[in-house]
Amino acid sequence: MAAPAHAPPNRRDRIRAATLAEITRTARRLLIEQGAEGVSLRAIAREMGMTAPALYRYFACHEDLRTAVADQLFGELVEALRDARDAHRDADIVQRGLDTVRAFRRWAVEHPREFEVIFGRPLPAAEDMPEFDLPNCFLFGATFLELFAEIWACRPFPVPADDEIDPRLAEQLALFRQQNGAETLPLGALQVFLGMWVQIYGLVALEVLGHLRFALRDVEPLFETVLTELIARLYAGQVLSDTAGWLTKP
Amino acid sequence: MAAPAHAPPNRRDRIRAATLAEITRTARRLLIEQGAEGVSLRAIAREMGMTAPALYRYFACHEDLRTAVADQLFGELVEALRDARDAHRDADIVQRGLDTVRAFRRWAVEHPREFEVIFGRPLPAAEDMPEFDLPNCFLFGATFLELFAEIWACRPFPVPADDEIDPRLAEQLALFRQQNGAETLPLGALQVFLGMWVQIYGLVALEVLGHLRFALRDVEPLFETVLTELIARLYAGQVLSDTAGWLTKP
DNA sequence: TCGCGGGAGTGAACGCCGTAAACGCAAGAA
DNA sequence: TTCTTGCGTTTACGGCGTTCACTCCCGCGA
Repeated sequence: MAAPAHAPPNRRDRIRAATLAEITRTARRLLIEQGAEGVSLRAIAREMGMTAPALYRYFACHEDLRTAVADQLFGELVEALRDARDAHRDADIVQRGLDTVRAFRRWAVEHPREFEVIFGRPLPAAEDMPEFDLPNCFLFGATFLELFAEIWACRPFPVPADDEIDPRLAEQLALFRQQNGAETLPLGALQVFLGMWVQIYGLVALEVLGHLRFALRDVEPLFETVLTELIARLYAGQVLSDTAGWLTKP
Repeated sequence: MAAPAHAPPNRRDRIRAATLAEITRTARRLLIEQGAEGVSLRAIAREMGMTAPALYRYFACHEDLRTAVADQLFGELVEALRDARDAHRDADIVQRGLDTVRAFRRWAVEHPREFEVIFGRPLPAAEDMPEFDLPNCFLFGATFLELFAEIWACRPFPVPADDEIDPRLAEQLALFRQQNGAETLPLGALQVFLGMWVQIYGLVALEVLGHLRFALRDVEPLFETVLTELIARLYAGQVLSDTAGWLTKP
């Protein structure tokens, strides 16, 4: 049995943790070098100088290992996002939001195989929530939601009133708001949030998965245009002195 | 050698074509029943009462077979889209466009595994265009572009002027327009087209791949809201008598 | 200090998989 | 009729996920 969580880790436990980290690290390397197909138990074990059945001491099956790798990738992505968000702590919060969104695209473009593993296939969650197997996946969503809430707090923008929202949508948004402790945000803001996320994800996924090559070779200008439109729509009518400055890239 | 294309097909050729169709049909059934992993050469052959190496008379490798299946799926999707578009030939073109977009979402929701094969993984095209291996993929894009051009022709909407578009984007849009024989459309309309496609694809992909479950269980009301916003943005300021009617679902 | 329980790792084995090569067979072409 | 050619089989190779029986040795309790 493993030691209780509050006890100091055994030597055994430390070795186990190190091996576990080496497994996911090796899997991640194989993912980059050979794509998702190359991440096989035997290949990982081979790279580590072990045999495949040994990995079953650490993961119940291949799928569990892949889930762990996916969560690790979510963790790296979250880290990249937070780095971008906190790179200019004293900048305007909208500017920091744009930096974060740009960091999302950059990470995706620079890590297409990782992006595919994370966003290109269905999330495992059947009935129960995926937060148990993919804690960093939730952190990812939380990062963007936090940022959005902060923007709303510092620079509120017009959003649809509750009774302008489709009741079937409003009901779900209310539940979502409650589950995420985002009571400061009106339902309309959550609707705007989802709409923005849809656009950003859609554009980045299309680019990385090659589904915009039929029209564009360099998606970056379209991405910047979309960002401009998003900001313009948020603050339609509100001509703020530094609105233009937000859109200058660092 | 196969008979020349203009000659009547041999008996041999007919049998070959039938077997080829049975292969992709069986592969498609396995895809539905067991997911992408279940589409193995051996499983297909087993289902057909053959042995796996026989399939190499029809496909050079497993990957080629999967590409053929993907193109078949694109074909089915295109058919569904055209059926929806032509269901009410005498209706307003905007209404027909909405019907088509709704059919896209419906097909995706009802065929999640097929959707994943088509849109959830990178397109094979490396350098040369994928139109050779995936003719129906191009038909898919063409269907939406045609529809968009028709909407533009019947009910033009304001679009950014050429000099308001990022030059790096405008250059690519001009090339795209030329390659697709869409000279009737201004560059700004193509930019709007891509922006709309990004939003529709993004929302549908997020829904089908389960990446909206963190917030919504039923995405349909958000989808309808997004459609409403798209139309409202297109025809901002133009209060047409039947605008409201467009958004009533059939 | 000793003994032992149990976790870590191995080797062999099973049944999948994609793929290659050699072969048999039947049908169309000469 | 004979010959060619295309279709399908058999056999085989290496790789895969997974199971099971087994060994080894670390670290804990007596």
